[in-house]
Amino acid sequence: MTPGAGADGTPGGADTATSATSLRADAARNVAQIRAAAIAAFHGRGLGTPLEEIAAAAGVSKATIYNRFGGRQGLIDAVIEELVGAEMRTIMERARQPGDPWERLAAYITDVRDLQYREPAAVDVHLMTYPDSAQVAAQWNAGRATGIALVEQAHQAGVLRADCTADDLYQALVANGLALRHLPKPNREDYDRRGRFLLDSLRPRP
Amino acid sequence: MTPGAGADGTPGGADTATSATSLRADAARNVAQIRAAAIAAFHGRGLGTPLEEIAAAAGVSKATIYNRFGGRQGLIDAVIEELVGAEMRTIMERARQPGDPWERLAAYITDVRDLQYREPAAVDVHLMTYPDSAQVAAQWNAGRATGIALVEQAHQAGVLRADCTADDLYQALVANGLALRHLPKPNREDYDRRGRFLLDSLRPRP
DNA sequence: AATTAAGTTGACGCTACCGTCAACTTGACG
DNA sequence: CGTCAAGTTGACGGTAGCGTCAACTTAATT
Repeated sequence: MTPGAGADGTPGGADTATSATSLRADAARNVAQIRAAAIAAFHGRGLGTPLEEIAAAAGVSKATIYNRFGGRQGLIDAVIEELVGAEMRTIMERARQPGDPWERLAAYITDVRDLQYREPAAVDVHLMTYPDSAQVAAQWNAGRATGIALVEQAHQAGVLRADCTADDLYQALVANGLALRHLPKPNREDYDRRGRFLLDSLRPRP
Repeated sequence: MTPGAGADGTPGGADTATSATSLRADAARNVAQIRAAAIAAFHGRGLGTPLEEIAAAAGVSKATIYNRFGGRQGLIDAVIEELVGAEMRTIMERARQPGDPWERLAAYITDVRDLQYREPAAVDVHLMTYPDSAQVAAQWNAGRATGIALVEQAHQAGVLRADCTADDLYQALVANGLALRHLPKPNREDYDRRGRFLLDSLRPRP
C-alpha cells in the first residue's frame, strides 16, 4: 500500500484528533514531532517553508514527511486548523454576533489584520498560496463568505461607503498581507494607525 | 581585460546615449538587440525576468549579456532610465509644479499608481528589488524625497490628516505594487475606485 | 589573405528546492 | 529470540535559475 495519501492527506489516519489507526510507535512519535516542527516553522516562515528544514527540526528525514503526510499539502492540512483555523473561526464568530453592522465589520477587519500581523501562515491562507489544500480552500471560502455578508449588512445599514465592494475589502486585506510578507515588519503603532486609515476610508463620504 | 564591469555596469562604455567606445560591429548590434529585448521583457515581466529568456529573445547566448553588461544589474542600469526613469521624472516634475498642495499630492499618488499599473518594472523600482543597481537606487531616492516633500507641504497646509506620515504613503504605494505583482490584475474601473479610497483616507478627519 | 584581438557560446558547476525508491532498520508479535 | 511487515532514509534525478570559462568564430587591420 502506498503510504502517502494523494487526496485526503491523512495516510495512516492521523487526523488532528484520532491518530489511532494502528501506527507503529516510532511512526506515531515521528508524526507528532513533524507536526510540532511544521507548526513552529509555518508560524515563523509561512506555509512555504522548505520541507527539509521542517524534517531536520523534527529529527527525521524529508522522506518521512512524504511517508506520513504525502507531501506539503497533507502536512498543511494536518496543521492548518491548529495554526490558523481556530483563530479564523473565532474571528468569524465574533463578526457574526448581533450588534452594530459597522462595529462588526470594523472588528472583522481589525481582527484579520491582527491575525495577519501575528501569523504569517494566515497570510498564505488569505492569499490561497496553496489552493490544492482542501482545508486551506475551506478556510478561505469561509472567510470570504463572512466578508461578503458583513459588507452587505453594512451597506444596508448605510454605514459603509456605497461604492465599496466585498472585493475591495478582500483586496485591501490581501495587499496588507503581501506587505507584511515582503516588507520589513512595521512596528505595532504604525501598523495600527494604518489600520485606522483603512477603516476611515470605508466610511460613507460626508 | 575582464569585459564585465563590476561597478559601473557599462563595460565597453555603452551608455544610454554614447555607445561609441570602439565596439566591434557585431558586438554593437548585439548590445542594441539585448537592450531592446530587455526592455520588452522587463516591461512584461518585471526586472526579475530570467536572463536566458532575454538572451533568447535577443538572439544571443546568455553569456553575451554577461560580456556586454556584466549581469542583471548592468542590464537594468542600461535600460531603467528608458523604462521607468523618464516617466518617474515627469511625475515628480508635475508634483513640484506650484499649486494647491493637496492637488499636487493627489496627482503624485494617482500618477505613481497609474505607472505601477502600466509598468511592472516600476514596481520593482518602488520595491527596491534590486538595490545594488545605482540607477534604481537613485530613482528610488528621488521618488522618496518627492513624497516626503509633498507630505510635509500638505501637512503645513492642513490638507492631509495630521497622523499620516510619508512612510504611510510609501507603504500604501508599495502595498499597491505588491498587489499588482502577485494578484490578478484588476480592471481599470476597480483599480481607480480603490485609488479614490486611498486618497479619501488621507484627508483630514472631520 | 594572413593575422589577431575582440567577441561569442555551449557546456559546465553551483544553489536551492522538489519528489521518489531500493536498501536498510526496527517495533511488534508469535 | 526469530521473523517480517512497517517504517526510515541516503542517494538520486528533475526543475529552474545563476555565473563562468576554454574553445571556437569573426571583424578589423595591415
